[in-house]
Amino acid sequence: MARPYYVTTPIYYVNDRPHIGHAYSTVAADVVSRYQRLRGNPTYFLTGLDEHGLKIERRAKEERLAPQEFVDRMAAPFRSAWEELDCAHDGFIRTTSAEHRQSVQALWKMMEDRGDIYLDDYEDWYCVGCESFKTVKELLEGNLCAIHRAPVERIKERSYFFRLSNYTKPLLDFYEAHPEFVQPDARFNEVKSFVQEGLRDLSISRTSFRWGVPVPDDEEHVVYVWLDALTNYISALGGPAPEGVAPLYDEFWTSAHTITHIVGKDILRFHAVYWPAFLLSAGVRVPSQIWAHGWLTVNGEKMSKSLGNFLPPGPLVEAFGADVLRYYFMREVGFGQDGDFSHRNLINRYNGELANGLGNLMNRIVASIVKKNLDGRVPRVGLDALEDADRDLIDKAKAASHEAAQHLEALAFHRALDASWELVSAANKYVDSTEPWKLAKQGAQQRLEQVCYTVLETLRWLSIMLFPVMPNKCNELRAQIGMPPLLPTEGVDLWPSAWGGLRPGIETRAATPLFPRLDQLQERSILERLGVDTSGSHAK
RNA sequence: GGGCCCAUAGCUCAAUUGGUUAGAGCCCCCGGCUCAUAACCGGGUUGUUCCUGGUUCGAGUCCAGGUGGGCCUACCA
Repeated sequence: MARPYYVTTPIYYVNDRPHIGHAYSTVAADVVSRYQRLRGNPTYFLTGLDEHGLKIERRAKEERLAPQEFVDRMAAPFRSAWEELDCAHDGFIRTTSAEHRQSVQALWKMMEDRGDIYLDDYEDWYCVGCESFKTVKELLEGNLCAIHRAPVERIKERSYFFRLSNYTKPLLDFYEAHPEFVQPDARFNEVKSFVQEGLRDLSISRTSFRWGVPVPDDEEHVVYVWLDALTNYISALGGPAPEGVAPLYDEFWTSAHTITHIVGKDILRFHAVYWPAFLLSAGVRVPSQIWAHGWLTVNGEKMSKSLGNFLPPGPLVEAFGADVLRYYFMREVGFGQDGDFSHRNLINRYNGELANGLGNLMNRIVASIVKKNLDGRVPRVGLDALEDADRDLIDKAKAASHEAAQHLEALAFHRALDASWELVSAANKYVDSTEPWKLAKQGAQQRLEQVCYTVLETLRWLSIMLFPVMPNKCNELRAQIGMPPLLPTEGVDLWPSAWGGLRPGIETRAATPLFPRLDQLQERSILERLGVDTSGSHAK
């Protein structure tokens, strides 16, 4: 049964250059999409760029470029960053594209037809510190902002409004009916309590700048950037459109089994409140889940302009390779929680888990035992000759595969990797306890073959289980055990479940270690090349 | 001011939703092995589960208060 899966990243504001925060979101979405493809589900992975707004207009002027020229230049580094990180998106939406602009206007009209848009003068209290309007309820006595404890001002402007106030109840009902709409749960609580306060109509047009999508039939106004930006998720698919007009939209929006928006915690409200409200108004299907992940700090410090520590992913990919960086992102921090990106931890995990754990497991069997004693071929074995130790490892493989799949479904990447590494560890223990090198010396050929097959097949399982996170390394691993690269195919579930998929007789191809261990000299030179201070307290 | 979440080993985190003696990885120490990338395997040390009180046969888990930390609290990121 086809279960179309749609996963998106936020569209990144092209005012910035790509940094590891962007990379983190994008890698997560890529892992989700690769997992879904492995399961045989039709999958669409969207990322893209938000290219409108006042800041862009200003930046372009500073650079003496037309806004379009400016965003075209800024878009290039994002495209190449995702290519370097092997984030294989199906779509790359840019909000300045003609298709997107049409979609925004189409959605606007649908909301307008519903009677949810009106033009009005708006006047309310405004906190300069917050740069936002405040309701009377939010103010402290004496008209003070609750956050800044400073007086608020009365401000008036003319704009189009969306009747968000009409959606307080529908949204709360929707949340009630979809208890996993927002993840993690704690974030969902924040969203609910925000809505429970009662929603106010939302200003959805601006006259203060021009660089945006014109409001239909009123060129004075441009569409509020968030309404513009959020529409990307359907405009990229050709929507909104009646059935039969836009095939991608029909498959991955209207009738998708799952629609997951991966977002940073800072933009949760727009996705969990405004976006579903807009869609409810327009009569369009609402996504399945909004997943708000946490922030990365860098070596314990917050990323900020003043510290100038926005790490671009490029040099890290160059130093460690895309797969290693992807692995680190997914392994180090629980998805949904804040975490730290630390060069030291990255190297520790590389050496401890990738090199010593997985890499060495493959190497000791493929490049050594099988090569020397079995002429490099996958042995022929019978399932009736299984011993307890073999059955035990097979059971562990099945348990790990099952667990990893469950965690990947739930976007609990760190737990999925945890489960996989329990299998790596079990396999290393198995090799130690069965002592294949002794079996070879004793001439216990049949037992030796059984043991080698069990480990090789375990490696085959791991090459699939880890594929969403490390596609290249997994294919390298597969090449070494004589398997072709994984080719996910719609309708075919490749996730390992049946033991014995590795064909006897095929030739393994021992090659260089998958993850060569870094010695202290190499570590230091990598860190120096990346400009990381190795003398300080972080480099213990 | 209002609300949400968190606090468990030196570090990062678990603990099947109230059930035996609170676990795992990393780090450190000791031992074994020697097929392998100075890799691997085994063993060991470390706890006032933030504090005070309460409910209960039984509390890391539930309740109250406190302390400390993070987050949300209406647009242009």
